[in-house]
Amino acid sequence: MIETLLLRLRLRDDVSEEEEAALRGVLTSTQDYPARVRIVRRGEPLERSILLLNGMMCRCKNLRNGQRQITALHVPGDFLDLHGFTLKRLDHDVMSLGASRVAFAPHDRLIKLTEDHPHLMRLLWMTTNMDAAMHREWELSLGQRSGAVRAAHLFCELHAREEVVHKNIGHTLKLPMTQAELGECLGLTVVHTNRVLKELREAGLASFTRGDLVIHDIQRLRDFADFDPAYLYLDKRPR
Amino acid sequence: MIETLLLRLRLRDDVSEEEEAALRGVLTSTQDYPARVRIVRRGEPLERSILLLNGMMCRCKNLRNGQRQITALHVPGDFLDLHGFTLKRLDHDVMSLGASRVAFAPHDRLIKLTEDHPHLMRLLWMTTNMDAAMHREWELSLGQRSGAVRAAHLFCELHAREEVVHKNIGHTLKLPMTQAELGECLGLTVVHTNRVLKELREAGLASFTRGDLVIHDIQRLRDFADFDPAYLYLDKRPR
DNA sequence: CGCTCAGTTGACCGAATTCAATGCCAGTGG
DNA sequence: CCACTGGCATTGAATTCGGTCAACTGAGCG
Repeated sequence: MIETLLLRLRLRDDVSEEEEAALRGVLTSTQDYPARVRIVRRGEPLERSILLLNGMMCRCKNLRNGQRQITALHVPGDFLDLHGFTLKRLDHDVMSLGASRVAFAPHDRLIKLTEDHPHLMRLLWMTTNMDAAMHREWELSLGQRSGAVRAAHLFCELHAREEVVHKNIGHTLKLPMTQAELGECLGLTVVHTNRVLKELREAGLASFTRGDLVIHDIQRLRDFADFDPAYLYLDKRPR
Repeated sequence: MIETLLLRLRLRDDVSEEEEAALRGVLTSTQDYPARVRIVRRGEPLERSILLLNGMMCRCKNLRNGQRQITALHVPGDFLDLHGFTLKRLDHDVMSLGASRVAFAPHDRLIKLTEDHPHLMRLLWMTTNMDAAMHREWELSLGQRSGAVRAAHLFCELHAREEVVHKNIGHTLKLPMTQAELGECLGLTVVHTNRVLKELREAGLASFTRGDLVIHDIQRLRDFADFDPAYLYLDKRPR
């Protein structure tokens, strides 16, 4: 159930058997959600955090006029709103993109965890800091990269994040979202997102069709996007 | 020395005398830096984190072609690179904007703190999560707001962050940066930043000249920027 | 079959960039 | 005291990237 999370924590540091047991002990029930439902509403008081087990979710922020920005995408093994453990409410919504399964981590159990397992707590803290690192990379994309490069860069990011979990993912990725939603990640309108995807397709870099991303040439895509995975912190060190 | 940090932590939760003492005990020496020097280089291994006592600093990311994006601005009381405590290196540079003074928090002392003072640690964790919340708001700005609104929103943010520390800040703020650097925060070129500032000035909202920001009408500026300070988490709750 | 939703394309428009020139200091050295 | 310099701010003109509006296609479905 938490295998993906553990795998990803162990990429960055050792996790003892005891810590693993403690982490399992934090989780209570699981729940399934269909695609496109809001899981957490901005501002509502939180008493638990949510671990994504399966599927894909996003965090999004709204402008009063209805414009939306997706600020983060989440894959299995991500704690969707672990930052809510210390913040107690969120500044954004959390919604499912594809059908998803989650597990709940009540905050009182997490508090106990911080008291009994400081090292494990630092690792969880680290995961929220890695989320922030992705936010920063997205800021760089939104502020400085062109639409096409931005899209290519996002594809590289998702590929790299997937690759650490499933070594041989080949060249295809499931992205259960519409072009409109992809545009909300990239800060582009649907129309322009469509043109940018066409450009990447015709350049032989990547094709995105109905929730399936096919990467034709990952190396050329990375070159095109000027992609450096350092910000994903894939190295193992004592923390 | 850490009064500003304490004040801002106590805005969000109680901090006991004992925790205050522990926090003071974490800090070692202080150091002064002139304006415009790089304090931390991306990628370099970190063994301490840095608390900003005075002045202003920023975090910035570079593209290979020299384009830069400033991803965060820091005011006194901010831990510049507390995320480096768990990440062990940064994905960005940290540099001073104006002349600044900092204090150092060695990571081994912070580890001790996580073991002895879990509640205080959760508060420090919270501060890194508040940084991430600002990143998200900047993503929203960069992705969805127009140049002028983006600038106005940033001014509102800085005003609000300053206000919690100095209740009667009036209508003027020190921002020791050039228009070029402001543009790097906003994802705009110098030229367009200049035009946007002119627009805000002529609309009677705010004037930015040589490091001084004068806000003519904070309420109208907030309306113009559609500013909602919720993402700054200025409410007090047990965490 | 007709509905809706996602994707696609064209024509046009506007915000922001690029390129280039000019103005405005503050500092410095003759 | 003034000329010179360099960094920053300002403005204009031309250009481009991305947005807006609108029409059309095609797939899925009741």
